[in-house]
Amino acid sequence: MTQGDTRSDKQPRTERGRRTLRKLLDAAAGEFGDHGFHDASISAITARAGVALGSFYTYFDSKDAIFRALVSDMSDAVKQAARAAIDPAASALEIERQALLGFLNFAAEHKEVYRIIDEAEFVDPANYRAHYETIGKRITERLATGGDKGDLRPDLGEVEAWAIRGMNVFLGLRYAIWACENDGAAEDVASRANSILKRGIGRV
Amino acid sequence: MTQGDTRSDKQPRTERGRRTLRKLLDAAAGEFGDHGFHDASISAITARAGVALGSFYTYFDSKDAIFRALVSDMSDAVKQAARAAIDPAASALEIERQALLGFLNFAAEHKEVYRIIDEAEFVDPANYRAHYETIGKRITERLATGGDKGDLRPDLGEVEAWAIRGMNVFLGLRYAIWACENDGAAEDVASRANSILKRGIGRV
DNA sequence: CCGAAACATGAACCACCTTTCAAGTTTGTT
DNA sequence: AACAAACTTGAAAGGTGGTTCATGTTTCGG
Repeated sequence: MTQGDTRSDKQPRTERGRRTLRKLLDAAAGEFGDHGFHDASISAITARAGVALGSFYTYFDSKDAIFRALVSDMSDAVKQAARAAIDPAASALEIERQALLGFLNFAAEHKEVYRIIDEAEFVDPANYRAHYETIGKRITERLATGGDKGDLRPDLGEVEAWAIRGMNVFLGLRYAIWACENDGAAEDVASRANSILKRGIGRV
Repeated sequence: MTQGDTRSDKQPRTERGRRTLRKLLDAAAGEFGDHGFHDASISAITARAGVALGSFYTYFDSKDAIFRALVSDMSDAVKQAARAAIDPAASALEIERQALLGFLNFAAEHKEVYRIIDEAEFVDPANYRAHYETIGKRITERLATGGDKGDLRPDLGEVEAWAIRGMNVFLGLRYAIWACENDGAAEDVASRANSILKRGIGRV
């Protein structure tokens, strides 16, 4: 919860308030996911939430503010899902495979999350960067750990971490968001990507 | 020029008209690049172009229309730059290195192009998809050719092509667009990425 | 040089959507 | 029960900025 500490005066103080806040957040996720930031309207959000237009401003200062709150929430959700998909005892390469597979499944289940975080590049660049830098850092750590364990090359760094992140995000876009019938299953995609990491694409 | 055939009635018929159209396109690239689609205004575009507000509608039907025209133009420019950076006689792996290096350099020189194409995911999804599907297809072809030549594994397909594209795009974002001083040079980034393709990240 | 088509102009229009506000209702505490 | 604070409401204010249009100017073929 990135905004956690500098809480505005908009924090609900009542059970009812917390319920309304949640309804607004959920409705906003739907609207932003369906229409994008620009074409989503606050009145559509409140309508979907079953709340009066004016109530929106009891909880958020602006349209930007609720978008930012959503990005923070979802960024956390993505990280948590990734963590949950990983078995820390596995080999470094296997961990990367699990991370990608977890991401593909999460993206397929929550397409709106993917879209909102992606659009944050334009609506809320600071949060977007923060999100990907956190994730980049985590992958960098995994690579270093793998190097120490002897699973991976010892010379891996930030560039390799970003390359892996890019692979994962684009595979997510193509095979989870744009998915079509004759695409392979997520397992297949994850294995193929993993085999690039394992042995490259050079002739065997 | 994707819109080439179904030309609207907005095509300039005069030298003066072609000049104005170009001024608008260039100004729009700057404004959309600086402020993003939503915060760029048509009046800012015409001001930057040194043209009256009303003239805009002599050449474009709407704000969306000029954005779409830009995406088409830039998509072509990216592909052309990629082609120019490649030596077709080189080995398959070397071709991939050159493609990435060319892309990194192009992105650094034309940050606005990167941003506009990225934002097309939300403003003009069809064109965005078309852009990446074309590029994905081209990489898939290169991989197949490399397989035939014996440079690459014979079992490479669309998944691997997308993974490579994702690597390249994210490395472009991080090291060309967000670049900071203590980042390695583009050559270094391209070589490190290429070594993932060459031998994976597994222990040597 | 003439006339028609192309092009330029910018004030005004207008639709939309964010944000405010004054008034009413619910909640929770003493 | 009573009171204050929290919350709700929806109409209307207020801006913004995309789009139109009537008028004036330039271009270019004949």
